[in-house]
Amino acid sequence: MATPFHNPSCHHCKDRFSSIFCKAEQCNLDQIADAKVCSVYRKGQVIFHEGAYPFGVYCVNDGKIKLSHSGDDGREQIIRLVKAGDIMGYKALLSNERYTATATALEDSSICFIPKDLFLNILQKDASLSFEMMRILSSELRKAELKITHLAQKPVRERLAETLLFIKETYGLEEDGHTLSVRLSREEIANLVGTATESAIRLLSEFKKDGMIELEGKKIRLLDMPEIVRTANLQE
Amino acid sequence: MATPFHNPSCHHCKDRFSSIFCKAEQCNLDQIADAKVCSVYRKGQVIFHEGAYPFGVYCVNDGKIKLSHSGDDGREQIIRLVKAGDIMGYKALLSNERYTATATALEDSSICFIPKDLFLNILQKDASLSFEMMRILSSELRKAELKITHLAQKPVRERLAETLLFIKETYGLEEDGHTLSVRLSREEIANLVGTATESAIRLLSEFKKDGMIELEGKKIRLLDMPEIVRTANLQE
DNA sequence: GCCCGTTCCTGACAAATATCATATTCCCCA
DNA sequence: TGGGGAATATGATATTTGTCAGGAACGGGC
Repeated sequence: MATPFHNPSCHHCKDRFSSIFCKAEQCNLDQIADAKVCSVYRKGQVIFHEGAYPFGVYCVNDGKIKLSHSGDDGREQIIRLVKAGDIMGYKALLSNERYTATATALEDSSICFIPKDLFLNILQKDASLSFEMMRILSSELRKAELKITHLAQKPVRERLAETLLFIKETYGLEEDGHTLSVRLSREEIANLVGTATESAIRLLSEFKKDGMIELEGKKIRLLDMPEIVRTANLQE
Repeated sequence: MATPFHNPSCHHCKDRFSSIFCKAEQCNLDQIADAKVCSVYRKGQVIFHEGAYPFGVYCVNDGKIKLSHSGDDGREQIIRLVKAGDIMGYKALLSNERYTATATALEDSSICFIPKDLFLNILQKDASLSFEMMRILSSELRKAELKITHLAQKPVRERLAETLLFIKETYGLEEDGHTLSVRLSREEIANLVGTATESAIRLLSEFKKDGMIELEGKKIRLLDMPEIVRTANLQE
């Protein structure tokens, strides 16, 4: 499946200042650098499966990953978009349960794996790391609760606009300053918004007709940011 | 507003074995017991407001509290139901932001307040407490993500049944073994489900007609649990 | 380059849900 | 113990959103 390769050093990782591990003490970082295994996953490959038992946490060295629930009727709900420097799989590890989401690479990605015991061990010893962990969890929880409110109260149109902004915040734009730098299928966008694929397609067409965005295959260019923000109707 | 009264001792708190603080080291528990202030809030009183800055965490000694977002159009979305032994307000404290939810007493409640500095301080020193904190956060996050999926994918009918089960899990039943031991308005139930009040009322009537529940004012009796579970259509 | 399966798109329709209107009941308290 | 405001209930209707169907465009592999 995944292809292991020569481990990139944590000390030179381009995300060492933004990832959670920037808070870890040096000696602990050394231990992690020694023990971790880095692998390359191709676009579409699954990193871990909903229902499986976790054996460690994953830290994204490079790439983009989606975390998704598979709903009762098989429809997927995308829960989180993961980028370089982010960790994933920590929730299952901390609550000592099975994965509740499946992680799938949105593009070719290199991902480091840190064994469970080591991670938990360091978490016990390193107060500032564990504090950072709590900060991340709190912030994810805050975002999730906001999403619940919006899902319950906002129409699809607003949620789609909000989702476009969210994708931009997460993965940023290409050099042209307009194009979202990730390629998602219409279905994936719908599963992020929480609506039917056809609805997402229809509304994207409307956004395009209104001049807010430009579509070219899976490329989405945000042309009229103020209007997108207005459409998202965010007050908070 | 709230009425302070003679502090109940943490060491005799009826929830000392189930609350997060059961994991705290004894010396830290002593410190908390010394510093905390316990107050009584009447039904309907607000413990803290969305948008305010947190000065500590609250630990519920006795009572029932709802945590809710106020959506853009003013409609409330209930995010969590809090019971004795639970803590609240930790998210804002840990991520160092303002409260994103308002806490309102659902019935007369006695609630202890633990000052920010002390709590954060102890969290730094007490690895098992902070691990427990992470466990709680992870579990809340898991629940929130499941709720997102259900909001996006399940019809109101199923979500209402699920909500009834959730209320039962949280607050339990009265001695008769059937009546939910919390009184919520129809509007509050709707705001928990994430639907219009009228829809919630209508569906509750249907559930009653189908013999699943019995309604008597704000009392809700769960008569046919298997059928409620079936209606909730939970697979996970 | 061409084929075939997949994704994308659009229209028509159906279903779910919200909204509005209006009784009716409850319950607080003067 | 009534009276009044709020909560509950229910019907009618509008709106939103999902579902189904069919065609167009795309893209990867040979």
